[in-house]
Amino acid sequence: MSRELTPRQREIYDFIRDNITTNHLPPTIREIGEKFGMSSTNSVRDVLNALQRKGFIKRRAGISRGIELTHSHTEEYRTIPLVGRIAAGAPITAIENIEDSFAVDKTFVPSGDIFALRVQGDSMKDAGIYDGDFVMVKKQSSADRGDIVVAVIGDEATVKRFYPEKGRVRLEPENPDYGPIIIEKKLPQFYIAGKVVGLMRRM
Amino acid sequence: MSRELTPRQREIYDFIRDNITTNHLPPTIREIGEKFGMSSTNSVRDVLNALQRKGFIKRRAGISRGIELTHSHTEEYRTIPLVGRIAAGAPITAIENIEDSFAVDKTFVPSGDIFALRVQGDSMKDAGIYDGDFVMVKKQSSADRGDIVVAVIGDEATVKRFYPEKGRVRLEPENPDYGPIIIEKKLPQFYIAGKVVGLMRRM
DNA sequence: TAAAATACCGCACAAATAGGCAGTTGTCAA
DNA sequence: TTGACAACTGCCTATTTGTGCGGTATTTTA
Repeated sequence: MSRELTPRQREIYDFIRDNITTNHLPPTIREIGEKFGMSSTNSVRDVLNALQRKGFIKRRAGISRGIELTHSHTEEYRTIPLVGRIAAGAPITAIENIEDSFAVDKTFVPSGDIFALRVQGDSMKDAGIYDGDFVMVKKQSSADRGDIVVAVIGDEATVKRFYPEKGRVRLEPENPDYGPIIIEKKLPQFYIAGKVVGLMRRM
Repeated sequence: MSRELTPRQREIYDFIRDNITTNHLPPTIREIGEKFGMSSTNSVRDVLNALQRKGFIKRRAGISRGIELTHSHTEEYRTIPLVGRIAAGAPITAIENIEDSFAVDKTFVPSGDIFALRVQGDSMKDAGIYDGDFVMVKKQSSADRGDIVVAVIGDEATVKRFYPEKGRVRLEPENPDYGPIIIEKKLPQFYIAGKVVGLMRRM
C-alpha cells in the first residue's frame, strides 16, 4: 500500500508537516502551490491525491485545510503521572499523590500502567540511576529476579534490585556504600509497586 | 487584562479547544455558530472578540480556521529529531540525517535548538551515560569548561567532557578504561555540536 | 444612572478555498 | 511502443469562510 514517496511528494509532505507544527494549522491547497511556485491548484491536487493514495495523508472533503497526517506525529506521546509521596496502603496513582504529569513518547515506554517517580539518593548509582533522576515505572506487584523495582516499605518508596529468597526478599542497591535490605515476606507494609522500565535525567 | 470568562465564553472556548484536540483543526466561525445554535456569524464574532481581548485566543485575519489558543494546553511536548549519522561539514539536523523523531515534555528540555543522539560505547559510564542511552543535545558551537558535549571529529560524534586548553581541546571520558582525546584547535574536521542537557534510557 | 460589555439577529460581500475538466510533457517499466 | 504515472498549466465553478454594517435586548460595571 504505502509505497515510497517521490522527492516532490516528500517535499510537499514535509511542508505540510512543518506547517502544522509551526502554524498549528494545515496549509490550504493554494498555500502549498504558492510555496512551490505552482500556478495551478490542480498541480497540488495531483500530489495530494498521490499522498492520499499512498496512505500518507487523509483528506476531509469540502473542508478548508482538511489535510490530516496519517502517520500522525500529533499523538505519539502519552501523559505519565509523576507520583509525589508514596504511602503504603493507598493506591500509588491516586489523584492525591499525583504531583505533576508529563509527556513521554509512546515508543519510549511500554503500554500499560506507567507512572514516574523522582529518585532520591544515590544507592543505585552503579546502575546509572542518580539522585534527582526520574524513573518510569510499570505498575506490577511482582518482578523477576534481578529486575530493578520500586519497593514500598511503610511510607517510603525505594528503587533497588529485586532478589526473592526463601521466605524473604532481598533488595540490593547498586552502590558499594550501601548494604542490602532484607524483608520478611509476610510484612503487610511491604510491597512491590512496579518495575523500572525507563529513565529521564535533566542535566 | 485577562479577566474571567463568562459562562458563554468559557463554553465556546472549550469547544474550540476540544475541536483542536479531536479534529486537529480549529473550527470555523460558522461551525461554532452551528454548534451553539447561533444563526448569525456575528454572534460568534462577538464572543471571539471577547476571547481575544481577554487574551485567551489569537486570530489570524483573513485566514480560514485562524483561531489559535494562547494558553495552549495542546503543546506541552516538543518533537525532537533523532540524528542518525553525524558527518563533519553537513549540518547536523539536515533532513537526510534525521532518523526518527520523538516527543519530549517541554519542561524537560530547554527551549532552543535541540536534537537527540543515541550513545555508542560506555566511555561516559561514570557520568551515568550508558551505551544505547539517548542524550538530548542543545545545539551550540562552544561550551563551558567541564560541560558534557557532543564533539564531532571527522565523521564521528562522541560524547565527552569538554576542557579547553592552550591551543587545543581535551575531551575527557568518564571511564578509567579510556584516555582523553586531545585535539589541536585548528582542525577543521573538529567542532562542538552541542551540549548534553538531558538523557533518556529504556530499560 | 449612564456607559460599557454581553449576546444575540440578519443581510451582504469579497476573499479564500476546494473541486473539476481538458490538456501537455517527461520518465519508466512491460 | 504502448500505457501507467508523475508533475505540471489554465480556466472555470460552487462552496466555504471571514468580515463589515446596522440593529435589539439584557446584564454588568463605573
